[in-house]
Amino acid sequence: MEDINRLVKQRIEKYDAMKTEMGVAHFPNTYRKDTDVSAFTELYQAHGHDELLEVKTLHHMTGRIMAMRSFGKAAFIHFQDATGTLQAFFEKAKLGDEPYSLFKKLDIGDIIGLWGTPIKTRTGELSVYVQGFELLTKSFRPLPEKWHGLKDVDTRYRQRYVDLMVTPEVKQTFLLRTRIISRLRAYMDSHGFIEVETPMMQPIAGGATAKPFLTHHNALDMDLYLRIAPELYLKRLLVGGFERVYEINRNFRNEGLSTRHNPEFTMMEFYRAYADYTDLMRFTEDMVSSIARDVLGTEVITYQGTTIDLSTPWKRYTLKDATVEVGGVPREIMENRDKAVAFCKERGFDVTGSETLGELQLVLFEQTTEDKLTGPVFVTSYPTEVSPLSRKNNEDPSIVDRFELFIAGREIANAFSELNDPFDQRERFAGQLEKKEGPSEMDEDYIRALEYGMPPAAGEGIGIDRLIMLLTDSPSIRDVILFPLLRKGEVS
RNA sequence: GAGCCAGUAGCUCAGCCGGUAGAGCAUCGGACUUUUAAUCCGGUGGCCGAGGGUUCGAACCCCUCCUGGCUCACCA
Repeated sequence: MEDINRLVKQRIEKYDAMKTEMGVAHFPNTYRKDTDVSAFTELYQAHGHDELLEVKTLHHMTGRIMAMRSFGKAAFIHFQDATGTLQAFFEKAKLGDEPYSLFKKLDIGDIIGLWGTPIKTRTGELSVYVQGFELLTKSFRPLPEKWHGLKDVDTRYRQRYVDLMVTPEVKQTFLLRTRIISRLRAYMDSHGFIEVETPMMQPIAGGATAKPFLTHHNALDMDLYLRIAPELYLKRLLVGGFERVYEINRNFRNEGLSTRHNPEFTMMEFYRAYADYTDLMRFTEDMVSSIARDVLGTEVITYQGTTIDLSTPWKRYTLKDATVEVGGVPREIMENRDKAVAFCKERGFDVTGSETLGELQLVLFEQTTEDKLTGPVFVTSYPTEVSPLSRKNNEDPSIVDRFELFIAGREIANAFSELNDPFDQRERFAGQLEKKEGPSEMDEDYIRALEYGMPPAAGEGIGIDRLIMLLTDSPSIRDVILFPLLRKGEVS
């Protein structure tokens, strides 16, 4: 506490005085509660004033003082535990002179243990009629104002603990996050998938095209990358004989930050043998809509003012059709390389002119169509050149058996029938190396694994943070990550 | 990485055309035994993000930097 201001100093002095003059214990850890706020509320909410007068059960509770309204010889406080907020009534006549004067010295933010019986106040608010209390943890820093709360975004992210204390919606969002992920796991488990963990530190950062973070292992004197995707390891597990695997964990990408990008983000990847990408479309729509139903109680959600209906089945478009019908790009431009180049340059899209038709189609789709896909919509038939790990389509080898899922104009999932031909895979890796896209080294071991034989399979990655943004109506990815990455900065 | 916007008391915010810093809440003291942003009376509290410049004089104008937000780029 270098920046001790007068409010902090005041509280330190007050605490010292309480310990020396009033016999208050120093950060005690012996108090035990027997009732949570939510349990207390459930137990007594429905009962009337007179009924509660008959209740003699003493409830031991804990919480942080969030508000105090004090009169001469009585006072009300609101205190908060993990399950909710409750009012408590302190009375000098009940507590005695000394305990009451100790109570008067408590501050907003202090954590106390208290015991008492239920009462309904004159205004009908369920409260604890306090018989006794104990200061458990002194709070030395003042909490933000009760009415406006904590608004400063910088402080909210840097001092999330304060944000969580005083902003109920934030707490709610993160509780929802936990519930969504827990439902997701339950869904996967009940469909025969096993959860696995694969390396976060990888000698070759494969499975996606993104800049990796570099780190170093001293004892082995070996450079390692933080993974950008678990994909190649999960598929090795299909080779090994697991037929349904998934992993929910962090990926790290050394790219820019935005409302949709945090350098470390959570992704679920799963792989299913003897299935193709069309199976995964059905699987995905059922999974997401059922999680929405379980967690939010509805399949119709509102994201930033837009209503989105998640009920199945979801619309499907080829990339070309979507770009023509939703993006308004003339079909002949999507089908002719030279026209596409001219069109892109005219619109100021970032192209060099040496791109293939497939690469241009992706540019056109991303520039004109993506953010218009309120969805949910599956976009299929991606060009082969932009999909190095996907299986080629049987009828048309220029496209792959792949889809991306768009909701609210954002990519939520990416899935494809897996490429399991080791010779084709080697060629695609070689092509990437030549263009200096993706890893700087061929993952020979992955190709060797394919040479042993990987069953036909489909795999998918779902951006968990983005899914949670959607289901919690959060505008920024930082609102669904407890401690988003920020520059080193002084905390006020 | 680029552009735009913001940073004033613990918190939320005012502060006009450059004239020496304000409110509410919190805090401290006093009154008050059923309040709900309790009320009433009185007080304390500021490196105006940091550094430089212009000026008789800067929270305000100019420059640099720091931090954050939004948009764009790379990416999911």
